[in-house]
Amino acid sequence: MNQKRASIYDIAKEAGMSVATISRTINNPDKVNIKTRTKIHAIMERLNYTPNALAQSLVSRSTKTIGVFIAKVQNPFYAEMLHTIEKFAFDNQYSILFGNTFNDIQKEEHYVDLFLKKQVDGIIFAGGRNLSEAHSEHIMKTAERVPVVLTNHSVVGKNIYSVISDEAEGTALAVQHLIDTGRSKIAFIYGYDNSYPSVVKKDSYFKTLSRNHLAVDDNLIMKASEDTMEGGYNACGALLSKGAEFDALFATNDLMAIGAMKKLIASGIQIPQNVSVVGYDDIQFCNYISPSLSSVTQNMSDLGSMAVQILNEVLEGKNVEKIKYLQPHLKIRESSMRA
Amino acid sequence: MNQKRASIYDIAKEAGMSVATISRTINNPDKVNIKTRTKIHAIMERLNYTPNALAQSLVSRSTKTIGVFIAKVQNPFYAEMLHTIEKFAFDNQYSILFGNTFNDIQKEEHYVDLFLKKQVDGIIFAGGRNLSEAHSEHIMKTAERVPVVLTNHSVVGKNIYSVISDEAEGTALAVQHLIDTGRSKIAFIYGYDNSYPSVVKKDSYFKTLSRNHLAVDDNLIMKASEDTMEGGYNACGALLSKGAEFDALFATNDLMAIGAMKKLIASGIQIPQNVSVVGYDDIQFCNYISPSLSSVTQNMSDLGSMAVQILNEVLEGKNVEKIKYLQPHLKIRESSMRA
DNA sequence: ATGAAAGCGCTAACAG
DNA sequence: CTGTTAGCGCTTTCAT
Repeated sequence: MNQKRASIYDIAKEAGMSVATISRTINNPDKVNIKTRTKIHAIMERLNYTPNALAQSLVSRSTKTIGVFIAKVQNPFYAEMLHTIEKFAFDNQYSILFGNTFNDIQKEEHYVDLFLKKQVDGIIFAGGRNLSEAHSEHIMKTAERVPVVLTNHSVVGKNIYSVISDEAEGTALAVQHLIDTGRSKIAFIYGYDNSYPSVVKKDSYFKTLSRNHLAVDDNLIMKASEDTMEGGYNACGALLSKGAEFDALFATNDLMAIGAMKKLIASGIQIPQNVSVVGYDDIQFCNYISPSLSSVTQNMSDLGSMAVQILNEVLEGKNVEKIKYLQPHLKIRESSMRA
Repeated sequence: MNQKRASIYDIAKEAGMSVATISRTINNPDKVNIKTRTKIHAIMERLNYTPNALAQSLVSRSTKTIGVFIAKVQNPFYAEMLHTIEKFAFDNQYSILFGNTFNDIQKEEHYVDLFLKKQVDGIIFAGGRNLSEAHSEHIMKTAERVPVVLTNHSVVGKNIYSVISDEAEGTALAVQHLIDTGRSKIAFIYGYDNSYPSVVKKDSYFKTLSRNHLAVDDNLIMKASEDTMEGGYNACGALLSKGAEFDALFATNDLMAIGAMKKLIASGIQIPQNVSVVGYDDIQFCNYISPSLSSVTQNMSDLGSMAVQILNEVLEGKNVEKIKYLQPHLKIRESSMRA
């Protein structure tokens, strides 16, 4: 179908030289006479030659490729992270093998095998990780082969690094802000019972309430069917239809918060007059919906870029801290203005 | 750093067999005695063996890897496409080498070289392509090496396939709908002068107006600085501040439409009472903002999945239509209800 | 400055 | 059913 690609031998024959010289003009040009070098370049041009990275990697034992797992690209938060990861990877000459895992551990394992076969230099797991024992083991097993970087999740082990933004702190900021602006019945919508971020946030929500001598009302805590706008919409609907009374709502990500807002508005509830809303992630849409949505930012670009940087340094043999922390910030917008 | 990986030779030695047998138990198990097969499997397990795909691909001349270029993952429309592409690729055993190009032709060329070196089996360009001569040539040159599939853009040439949704038709649907609901001064916001989708949509906008005997008012046509929410916000602001009068607004993608809506709302203009708004792409957010946004859907998942399917069939040597068309549909929501 | 040859890990005839 | 071996395209000593 595609004409056979020219190999280094074809170039050598055409130039009347040995393959070693061709290889050198590619990798160590200065070790080659400038005249022969230009001659060879001309031939490579003419034959439309491209080095075969497979062969190169086979001997160099490095592919300059990293595997990147994203929980769910559909969430703009992760899309943004993927973007920054890609940008920094590109700048550091890495290619990205991409996998959207949907937190499906089966799929993830399958992918890891695949990437390992393809000899990736390292793997980044970006996104809310599963808390199961099995999953931790899987990550540790992966780390036996290549360095692994996790974002917003931490597994202790050799060859495993993480960059995490302090989600307990971020949640505390959000909840405290709601309390400080006069709210006391704060609903809490979250996505998954067994994911690290959900657990951390729920715990912090409890603590912040009790620190302020507010009782926890189980009726105000609602698990969404999934951490999407639809999930948030339905969770809020469930809250409403069971007659829960709340004057504020915190959702563990912006998508769910946006979905919940839609439901509130559709139900004739005023934001923030009747219910104040805060989300998490600070995706761009927060600014552009109406009313604009208050949110906790975790500097997604930093998360992504640091993940790549860490991996890059590890691959360069540098000594790297196993865990880096990022500080979250609260962005207050219309949805949580004082009533 | 990482202990040397076991090779097929290590397995062979350990098992007291030749590498051929090992290779066979991996690729043609039935040609191997079941007893030796299980024995070998045990050893592979024990030595934590993974076949090296580089070596395999070097001889098989196929990597089962495709390169995927996305214009901008940050746009949920493309994120969704990436997702479906990934899903279908996964189902067909392909891995994805991912590049976010931002329509930067330099970066794209660099990436294409890289992917070609890595011997991808094919390349998908997803997203609004550049109209320049140089760019078409680049695609054609790429297609000399591997099959290429374009979404929503078409370049005629050997080894180039495209799946395009009829954006002229989609735009006509939107504009006609605005006219049919009593609007006559329809503002038009678009992103780039030299991108295929923009050109097609603008042209269709003109035609639909004139088909309805409506005059084109240059004052109502506004180019955004970029095809984002911010771009739409600012473009709408520019329209407003120069005193343009319009009772409807069509933006060539949802992000810009959402940005424009935000500006309208911030300016005290009622949607749809004063200005009716329609976007393009039908991203999920359309349903969850308030008021919900009417939009033209082009079945992003179909676009993505068909792209992979086409590539897959081409790679399997099947005969495939060079161009497939998809039919767009208009989704009417609150933002363009009759005033 | 250049060449010969071994080896990276694997597959696929060909032989037995 | 199993082994031998050439070769995939490239890099890298070791000579010259």
